[in-house]
Amino acid sequence: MANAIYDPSDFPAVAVTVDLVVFTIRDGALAVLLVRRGIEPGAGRWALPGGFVRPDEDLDAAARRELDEETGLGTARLHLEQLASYGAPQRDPRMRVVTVAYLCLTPDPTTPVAGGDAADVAWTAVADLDETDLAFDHHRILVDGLQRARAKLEYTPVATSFCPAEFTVADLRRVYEIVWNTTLDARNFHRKVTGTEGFLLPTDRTTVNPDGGRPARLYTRGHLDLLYPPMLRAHHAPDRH
Amino acid sequence: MANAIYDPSDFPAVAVTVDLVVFTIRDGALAVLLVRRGIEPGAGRWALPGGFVRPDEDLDAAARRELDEETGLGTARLHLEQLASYGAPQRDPRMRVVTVAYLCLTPDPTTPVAGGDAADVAWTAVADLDETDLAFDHHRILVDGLQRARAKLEYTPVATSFCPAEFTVADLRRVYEIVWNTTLDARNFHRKVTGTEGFLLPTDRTTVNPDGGRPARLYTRGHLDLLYPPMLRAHHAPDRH
DNA sequence: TGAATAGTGTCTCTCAGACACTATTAG
DNA sequence: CTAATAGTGTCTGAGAGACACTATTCA
Repeated sequence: MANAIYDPSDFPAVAVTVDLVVFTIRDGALAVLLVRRGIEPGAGRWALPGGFVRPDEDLDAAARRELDEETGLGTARLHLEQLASYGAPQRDPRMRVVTVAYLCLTPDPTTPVAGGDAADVAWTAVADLDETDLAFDHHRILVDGLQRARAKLEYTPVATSFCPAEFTVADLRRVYEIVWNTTLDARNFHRKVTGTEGFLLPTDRTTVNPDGGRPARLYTRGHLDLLYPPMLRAHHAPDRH
Repeated sequence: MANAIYDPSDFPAVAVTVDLVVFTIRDGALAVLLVRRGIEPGAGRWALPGGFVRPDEDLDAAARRELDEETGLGTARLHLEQLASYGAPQRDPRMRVVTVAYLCLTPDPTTPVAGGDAADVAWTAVADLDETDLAFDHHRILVDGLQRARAKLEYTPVATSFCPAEFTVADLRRVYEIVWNTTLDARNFHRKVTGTEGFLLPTDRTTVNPDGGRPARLYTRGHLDLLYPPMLRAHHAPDRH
């Protein structure tokens, strides 16, 4: 932009929106928050929640406002970060729209999705979606968000963002297993996460298991924002035998 | 954006630009490509290269075009990826400008920077810049780009993007040392990078060292796009004694 | 020859993964 | 008691870091 002249006639009308990839874990599966479109194009189709950035609003603030409007979730416990921007000229057929996508991870909300001007809002299992189910390029954004979430579980403690304020090591392990779509050795996982200083803070409380089993200690998330050494998933091709 | 009405009067005039954080290694230091602004605000100050996204141009294409215009570098050998977007309401005093920042890594160009409409263009050592040297929020963008570049050296082979087509293991090690601002054990580094299948492809040629020393084998970059296991830098606080 | 740089061998320590084993609950 | 889940101990193999040593060049 260094030498540009700022005359509105120099550039076309561009709309800037934020779109949100909001993940949670419901019924043992990774789910994403979707809204049903009420207007053309793509009326009746599902899409990511989002909306215009307002004149005096920063991008992060717009994302947070849209999230509040569409979910009614308190902003406290959830993780929100910028994902990427998408601006292909024809991604919206009506006009040029550049969207800044955000990734949000939240615990399973006990209250069903509330408020907002979106008529129909639902959590949908990511595994049940295919490329043609979402409007615009939202499937691409979703896939990028999924990849980012999977990667961040490795080297940050964001997996705790899927858990309630107090949770067990098994709860956390199930988050990893669901998001990575894999199984982990419960014993090694326990040793690893409890051994990483600052990842989890033990409380003096425990859960009760309904049909037997030793009670599990409850933890809250610690202060770390980077896991070192990281949690590992297999990146190499699995061995054939 | 699901339920929004697309009437231009619904949103303010917004300009979308791309800005580029272009890094190279010059004279043993990490350097960034800067242009000197010719117009207000910030006339005479340095800024990141960039410009408007054109009406029928995707964001990536705009970044690549700006890069070509300002540097004249062939697009072949260089790494270009989206970094993040910045849209604070007052980041440009004249109007609302949302910019999509890109990160680019390139070998040291032997030809000085060419072309473009920027009058004054220069490679500047990153270490010589401080927070007040750049216009707008460009210092923040630069810092984000630096952090991204440092992180990507860990788990991808992008360090080779700083090297010419053929390079030695020592060349590659110097890239790591400069970008991470650290020193690495040359022998362990050699064992590590040559032992990672697909990172480097050996040629049958060698360099000649001007004042003695065994010739070094030349390599080209391999096909890998993810390093596993990653290159490690110390993330923990160094031990006191 | 010596200085300089490239590259290998080897030891130790940490840690991931496999998995036997102990601990604590409900019924 | 048994079933179930939580949590520990221990071995093995891979790999990072330290660093002695060999290899190959120029002056």
